[in-house]
Amino acid sequence: MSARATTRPGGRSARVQQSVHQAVRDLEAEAGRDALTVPLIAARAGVTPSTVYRRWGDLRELLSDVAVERLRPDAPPDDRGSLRADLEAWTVQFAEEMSSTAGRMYIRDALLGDPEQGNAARCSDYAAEQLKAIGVRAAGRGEAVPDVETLLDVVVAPLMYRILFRPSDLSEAYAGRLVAAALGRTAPSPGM
Amino acid sequence: MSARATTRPGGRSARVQQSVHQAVRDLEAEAGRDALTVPLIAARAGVTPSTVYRRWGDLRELLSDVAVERLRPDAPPDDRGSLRADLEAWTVQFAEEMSSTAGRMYIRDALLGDPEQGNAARCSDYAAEQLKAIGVRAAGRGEAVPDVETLLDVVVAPLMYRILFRPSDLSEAYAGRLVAAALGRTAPSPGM
DNA sequence: CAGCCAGACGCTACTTTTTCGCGTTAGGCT
DNA sequence: AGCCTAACGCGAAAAAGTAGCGTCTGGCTG
Repeated sequence: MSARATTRPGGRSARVQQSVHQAVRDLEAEAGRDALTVPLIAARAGVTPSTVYRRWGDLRELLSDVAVERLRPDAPPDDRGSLRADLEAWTVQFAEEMSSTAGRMYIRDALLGDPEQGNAARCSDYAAEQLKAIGVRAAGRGEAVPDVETLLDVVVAPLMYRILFRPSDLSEAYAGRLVAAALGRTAPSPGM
Repeated sequence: MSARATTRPGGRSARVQQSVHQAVRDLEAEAGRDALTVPLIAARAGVTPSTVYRRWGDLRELLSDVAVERLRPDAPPDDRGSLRADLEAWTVQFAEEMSSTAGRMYIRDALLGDPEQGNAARCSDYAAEQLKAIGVRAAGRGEAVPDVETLLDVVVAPLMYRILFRPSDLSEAYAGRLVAAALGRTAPSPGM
């Protein structure tokens, strides 16, 4: 039941949501993730704690909402001229972002405070959208395009699994191997 | 820094840990996961809340420890006579257990309350051990054995990814497809 | 355009949880 | 057997979270 843009931008609800989200980001940067509490955030946002509790239920759900926003890709994937190059670039970047300390925190927060798993699903949708965009572009070039579901299984899932369950096991080479496995071993991309 | 068997069995610490863990399991069964609080658990376990806070830090870490225990496999994987059959049986069972409501809760708890990710790594180790056992058995039969790391990537990771990020997307057929992909498309197991 | 109405917020009092300091006890070790 | 450290119990204080009630915003109807 995480709260989201339920009213028009400009309304009071929207203002409250925005200032609370901003307060979370500010305090996280200033005091660190572990120092966050609902009363602290509420004070910074200029609202009363009860408002936060009513809207988000608890700190975890609020952090989950904020984390999902931060995980949203801000641009379509780079165009490197070929499916393989696009996929390799995207995968390496994705792996780097997600396996960073901050990235791992966001993923955990997003998964964590989210009984209905709506936020988790959104994270997956973000990745799927990016992969889809890469696929559409490749199809425009006349390339054979792997299924998005397959890419999620073969590229995204192993990365996430290692990030979540085996924090030490990650490297750029590994990301490259996943892409190679997804596309078949035929000729590794030039430039890599 | 999750607390674990730091002292010998029989010592006071061990008794406290055991009674607290048992209290968690009991209360979870009686009152449900959401009703759990530290004071409640402490009372049930016959210790003071401060003991729990000192030892586990907070409720999430305690639940994480308990969850990992429950995720530990209690028996080696079934022997069905061939690598493919063993792998299929194990995968289907694993998927069922992990995607159940209870299983998902345990996974989330285990991942969640664990800053250093030690418990998460242990979950992965459990799966790796089971796969390893299947592999050793297959090698004894003279079969070619896929790498455990590969199996984690191709079978376990996609299952976990879907369980965590896409709660609706799971079926037994999907589990079977993952195994087929891991072993190559050569002849699906009879009996399936 | 005025006025109504539902939803959201602020405030306050109250309950529960969490922290902290200090004295005590268990159990490992020489 | 006796010491020494780590862990526990207890109680007070601080912090977080809950609940009720009045107020206000802003969308909607007439």
